Amino acid sequence: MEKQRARNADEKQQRRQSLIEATRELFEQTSYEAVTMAGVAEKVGLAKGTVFVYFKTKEELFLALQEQLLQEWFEEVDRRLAGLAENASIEQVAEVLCQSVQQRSSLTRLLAILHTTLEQNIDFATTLRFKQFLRAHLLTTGGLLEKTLPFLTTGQGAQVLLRIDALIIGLEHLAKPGPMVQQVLAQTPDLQLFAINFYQELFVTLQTLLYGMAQNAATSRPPLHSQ
Amino acid sequence: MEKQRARNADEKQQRRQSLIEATRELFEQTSYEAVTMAGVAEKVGLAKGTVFVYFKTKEELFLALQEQLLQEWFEEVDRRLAGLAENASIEQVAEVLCQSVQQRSSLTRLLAILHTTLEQNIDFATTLRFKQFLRAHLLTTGGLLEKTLPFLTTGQGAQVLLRIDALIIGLEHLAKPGPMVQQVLAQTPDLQLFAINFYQELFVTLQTLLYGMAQNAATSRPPLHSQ
Amino acid sequence: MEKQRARNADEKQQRRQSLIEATRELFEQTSYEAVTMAGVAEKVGLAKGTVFVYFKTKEELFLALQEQLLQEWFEEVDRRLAGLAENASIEQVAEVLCQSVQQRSSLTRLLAILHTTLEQNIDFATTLRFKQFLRAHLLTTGGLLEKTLPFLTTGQGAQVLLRIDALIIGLEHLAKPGPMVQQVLAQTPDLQLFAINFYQELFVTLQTLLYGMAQNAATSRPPLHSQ
Amino acid sequence: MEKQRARNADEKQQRRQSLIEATRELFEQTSYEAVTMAGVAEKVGLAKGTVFVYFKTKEELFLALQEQLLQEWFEEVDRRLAGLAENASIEQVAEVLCQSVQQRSSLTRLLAILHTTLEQNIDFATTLRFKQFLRAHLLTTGGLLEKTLPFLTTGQGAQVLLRIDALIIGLEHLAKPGPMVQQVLAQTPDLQLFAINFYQELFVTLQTLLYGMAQNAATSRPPLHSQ
DNA sequence: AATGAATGAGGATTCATTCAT
DNA sequence: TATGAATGAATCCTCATTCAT
Repeated sequence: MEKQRARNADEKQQRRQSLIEATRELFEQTSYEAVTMAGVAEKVGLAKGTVFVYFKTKEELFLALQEQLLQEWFEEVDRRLAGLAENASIEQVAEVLCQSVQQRSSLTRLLAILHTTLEQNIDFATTLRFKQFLRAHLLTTGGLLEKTLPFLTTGQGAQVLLRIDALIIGLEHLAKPGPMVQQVLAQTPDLQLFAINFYQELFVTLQTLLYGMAQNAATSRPPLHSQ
Repeated sequence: MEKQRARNADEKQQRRQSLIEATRELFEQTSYEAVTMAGVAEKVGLAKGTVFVYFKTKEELFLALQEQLLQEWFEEVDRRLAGLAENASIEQVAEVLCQSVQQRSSLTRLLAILHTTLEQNIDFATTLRFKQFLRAHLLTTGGLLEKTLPFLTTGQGAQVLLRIDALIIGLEHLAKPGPMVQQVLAQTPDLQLFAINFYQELFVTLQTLLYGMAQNAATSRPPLHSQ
Repeated sequence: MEKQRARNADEKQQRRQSLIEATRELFEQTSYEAVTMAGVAEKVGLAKGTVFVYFKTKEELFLALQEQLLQEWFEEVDRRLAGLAENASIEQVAEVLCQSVQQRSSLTRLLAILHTTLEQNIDFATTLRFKQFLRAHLLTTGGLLEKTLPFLTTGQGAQVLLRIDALIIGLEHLAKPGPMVQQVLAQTPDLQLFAINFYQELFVTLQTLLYGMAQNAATSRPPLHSQ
Repeated sequence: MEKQRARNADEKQQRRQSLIEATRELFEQTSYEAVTMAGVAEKVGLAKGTVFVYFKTKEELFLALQEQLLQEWFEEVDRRLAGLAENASIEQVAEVLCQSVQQRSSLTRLLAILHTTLEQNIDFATTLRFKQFLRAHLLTTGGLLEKTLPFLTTGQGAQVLLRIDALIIGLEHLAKPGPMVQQVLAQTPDLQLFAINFYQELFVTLQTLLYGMAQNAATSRPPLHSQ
């Protein structure tokens, strides 16, 4: 593919990008485990070792992919939230959030292993950078949410996003079972209970959650807390 | 330890149980990956191969442990729900559900990998049995929930439990980061946002979710659905 | 080669032995680095993993080989020392020690890397066993030396053997240079100084050392010590 | 640090020197394996590739360090030998030789791997130069030895030095075992036999060796030889 | 039922070295 | 002379699982 040297920073960035791209494609077709560093290298037409020049570990490579997918997602959400009226309905907001997630199966699949796997073999600096990237977007997009849904107080926007994250992770696990479970469910009408539609369940749960938050705010009850 | 042959069904069951027990203890101290079949065998005083007489795969062994942990959890929840007044508050119910989960770190840790890992290398029959076990409890305990929280319609009890499952999985991931992330969070006040208290967040989110469901019911709006 | 299972302890021992044997042959033809676990497995006709059933690490395998070579050497030395008159000459003893070493190039090559490499990736128990094996022979053979050379006091026999060990290691390094050094020496008469004959130098140095010890004893000077 | 180009021979020499210096410091704190070319480059403030402008291989770099350490050692020995009376005692000479070695742990550690490792990946010219450097010093310092210890015949001075080299290598291996062996020795009184004091053993052995040579000379026996 | 020897797949990673600029 | 991107070789070891006895 591209054999020449990446001389300047731009070209280096480009090569980084092509590695992430290759990883994305490989991951889309298979799974985290099935993607090997050698495979990525081959796909880009570089030597195995070269991948490690750009990403110190496999986890770091995937974290970069994750960051990119998140970036794209945040951008879409931001754009669409900005497009909503100042006083949009909960339903509209939930729809924006869920629809934007729906087509990003790579994103949700990675989110589901982010904390278990990706954040494992990574150095301090990279971890820090990633978390700050996340924080920035959480605050920005959270701010937009707070503007769109006035019942949200400052800080609750980010909180909602974190809860969505948790929901995505949980539902990803529940709604996308392995082949054997799928087979069992397909053959056992009794178990339809477990045939969960990821998107729909996310949408309903999120909506309900927001209703709950709205009500809490309306009844001017002090914010809920445990114990 | 126990070297003799397990002749009758009883003794076999007993041996199965001691294997699960050993697995539980090992898992409590370490992690899924760190628990090896050889380790379990040694702890029970059996030969490596013998473990496979009782559990065809490592996943099957852990699924059995999972089932047991769930059984215990359902029992506690059932007992405590039954102890609540007919018209208990959302807060009380949320407290029952969360408190019962709080001390069962093995349970939540396993739930977090159940769908990714445990349900992977398992045959049809075992999967079926497990899912039906789950379904039975979901219906039973879900029924109790519906009785306790009258605004829940038939079937919503089980639905709530599934959502709790999703929340547990998601929060388990978010709230229990690996060592490097912990270190980063500890040293970066900016990132306190990510220092999530598993129990508290579960409690608040669940409570809010139930409020939302209660409100939906109250406004007699037809059940929410997407699109 | 041998495919059947090693059932009893005897057969296991035999298999261990055949692995050591294969290692020895491979090592004789090449070098420590060039011998791979996979190569050993293949030579014996076993699967790669099987080697690790018998030896936890590559180092442990080579240590076992080392032990065997030492055992053979000690046996020869013991036999030959026992064959000498009670009052053998220093020259005779030195000859026994050197000649027995001369044809054992695998032994000396391994000795030269024993402490650097072999004793590196090995557990406590194995290390302990090896050192005690060594100690036992050092005392036995050292005792024979003391009997043969009456000027040696108790304990000096083992000491002499340790010094021989040091000499072997040092001379192995000096006398068997790599190919480039060999080439340089071959083409540069000036440097004949460095063309050391391992055996001869060992013999002379050992002999001189023993003379020195004999003299020390004769002049009834108290044993030498530093500072 | 030093970024500018080294134009003239002087500056080149200076840069070479700073690379050797950096290597020395790194090696003192760690080990040969742990010292990486990249690390050396970084320490000096140059790019990785630049190191290879000055030293074609890692071995060449360490050989240069070795040469320097030897140079310093020879200088000290020469100075101190020159300071001894014409008819110094064996003990005095042995003390000079051993004391001068004692504080040069980098030197002895490198000597112990010189022939195994350093002389491996080096071209003809460099090897030749190094060997001739060595020869010159061997003859010079050897000559001083012969003057100081009159029983040494011409050529025996250098021979003694080579034997010291062998002893250093051998004792370095014996006296400085890896961590596991250290642990085993620490916990097993039986094995004190193996707890060798490098300096003391070197001193005693060398002294004994010299006594032996003196005796040989005194009895006017023709020089020892094998067969 | 119990044993435990045998299997074998599977992949990240390091670093000295090269070479185009 | 300096750079630093690119290279690629090279291998140990774990552990779930099988199967002959």
